[in-house]
Amino acid sequence: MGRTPCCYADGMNRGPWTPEEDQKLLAYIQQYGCGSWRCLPRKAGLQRCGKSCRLRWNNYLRPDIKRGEFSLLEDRTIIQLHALLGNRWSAIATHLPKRTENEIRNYWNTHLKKRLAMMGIDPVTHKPKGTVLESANGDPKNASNLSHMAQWESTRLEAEERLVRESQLCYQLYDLPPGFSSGRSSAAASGMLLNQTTTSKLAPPRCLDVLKVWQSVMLESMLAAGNDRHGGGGDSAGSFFGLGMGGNSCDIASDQASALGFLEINARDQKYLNEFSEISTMQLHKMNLATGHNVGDHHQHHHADGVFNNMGNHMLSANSLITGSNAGSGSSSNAVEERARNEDNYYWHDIINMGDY
DNA sequence: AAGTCGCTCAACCGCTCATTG
DNA sequence: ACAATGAGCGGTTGAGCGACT
Repeated sequence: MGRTPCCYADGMNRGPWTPEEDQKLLAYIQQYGCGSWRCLPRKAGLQRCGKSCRLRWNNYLRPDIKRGEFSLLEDRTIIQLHALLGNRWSAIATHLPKRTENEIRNYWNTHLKKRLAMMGIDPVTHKPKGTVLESANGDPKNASNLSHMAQWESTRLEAEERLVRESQLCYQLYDLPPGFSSGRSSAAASGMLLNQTTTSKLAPPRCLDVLKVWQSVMLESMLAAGNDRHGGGGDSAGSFFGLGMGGNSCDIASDQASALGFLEINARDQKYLNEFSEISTMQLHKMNLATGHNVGDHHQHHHADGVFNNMGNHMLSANSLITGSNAGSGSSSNAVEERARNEDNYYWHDIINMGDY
């Protein structure tokens, strides 16, 4: 009846791990893998429960963990995925393979959530607090399309998540020791049997198609807006983590963001801006090579003053569409909101017209 | 210098779901 | 089919640390 119990409850160490314990766990996993977490501590000579060992390995000792500051793109990915998936950290972590769920969750709770809140965005719903935006073009059909798209994407994401895990597991099977047994789902995610060699074999994570679309459209619109800006365009409507910069000048973005009081531009933000600027330049170059013309021209006609109108607004609209909620108040309290709505309309119009959904 | 406060993040807890016999 | 167990997930806690008073 059931599995053979292999637990031993008493005499367990708790609290922070000592370097000696880490060393024991590392040495054991490197040599034998981690087959059964339940039995591992005893075999490794650790006075810890299996759960504690798994957590320590997954969140700290795994060789493929990337530590340190989150990059601009990681920030964006987390926010976008959170808008789509909510608090499904494991799913989100699948797309940031070098980050742990714990790390992502902590980062969200301590940084991103606060920044969103500071900007007046509800970090749970990704909607602006006290304000509501219209859906794409105010067209129920578009809203329906996007709602369907979101549902589809959510389902697809789960399947994708499984595939990523399975593919990782395949790689790991090269080093699979005897007695291996998989857990509920994520043997790979747990870093089971990973060593430096196998880690290096892992395929890069696949990105969400929706995110790709989103990012490319955002980039395009921002670049276009940036051209406008340099041509003496209008003012900004807000900055999203300093990402909403459209021009080639990071200084402009910093100034605008600071002036708006949405965030403090510190060294880290500045680094983000620089990083994003480089990425934008590279992608613009790629687009120009592919299309044979300046992609920045595409949006000129309707992005006259959209320099700093932000990803956040797009995300908010996305969410309202995804949830099927159509704010539709129609009466904006100020010009900023009005402009945000207009840009959202163009943005979602672009996405809808990309087809394939 | 001592106390307080706020922040970060490693670790734990409780629940759910998958697996096993 | 069922119960027992393993493992993963997400929420929460609290130790450690720096900034501030």
